[in-house]
Amino acid sequence: MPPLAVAPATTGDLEQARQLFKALADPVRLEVVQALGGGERCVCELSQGLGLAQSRLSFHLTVMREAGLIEAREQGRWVYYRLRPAALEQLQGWLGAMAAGCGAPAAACCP
Amino acid sequence: MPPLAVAPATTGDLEQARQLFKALADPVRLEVVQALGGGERCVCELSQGLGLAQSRLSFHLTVMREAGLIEAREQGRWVYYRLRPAALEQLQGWLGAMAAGCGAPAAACCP
DNA sequence: ACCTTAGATCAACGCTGGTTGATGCATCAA
DNA sequence: TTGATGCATCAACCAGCGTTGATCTAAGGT
Repeated sequence: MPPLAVAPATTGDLEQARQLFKALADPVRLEVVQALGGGERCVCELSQGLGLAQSRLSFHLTVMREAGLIEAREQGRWVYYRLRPAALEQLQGWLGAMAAGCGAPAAACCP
Repeated sequence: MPPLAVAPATTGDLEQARQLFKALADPVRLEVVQALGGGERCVCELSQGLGLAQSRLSFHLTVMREAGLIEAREQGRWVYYRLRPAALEQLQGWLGAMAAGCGAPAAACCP
């Protein structure tokens, strides 16, 4: 096995993590997440509160939902979005695992 | 003040977080991070271990370095890269803050 | 001094991702 | 039923990102 290969069991998780990171790699989406960090919000609240065009906001909400970062709850005419804590914890866990071992010194690669 | 406005003190941090998330939102870079999660590595190790063309790897290392996710140490002819734990902790902290308050129920937005 | 090797950088190309305005589809009110 | 509202979706456009191959610089070895 090549020395730096990714453990097979985690390759799927890695792709999942990538989708979540990508969902967080946009200023509009970060502000939405920050707003949802205060609790569930309906789309019209987010649109007004953040000053975003309806179409633009809807696009970003879809991206985040498909990544598994948020989930929707429909109630009559309105749709409420909230963060999925499991997604946040998954990323925290992965980051923690990276931080745990990253202090190891380098083996002299080609002396 | 608009109801969902971002606290002013955190807007700079938000941009920093966005750069870090973007640096993590690529499959090649995620694998590099995973490799660096095991400790410091030199470029030639990463290139061979992950099977990446030199130019391609160098591009991604530059992206990650400019985002503050990794840092370099030059030694003679070789360059060693390592993760910056502070960056990982910053993201963990932000994610934790989001997770902490996201369970609040929605105020009926427009009843 | 010469050659080799590690790594960064550049220019050109292709492709993915975000924005905008319009349209579609429900739900609620009158 | 008709009209209005909340939200999703679509098509078209533009910009930014990643890949590739070539070139450049510096450090070692001989």
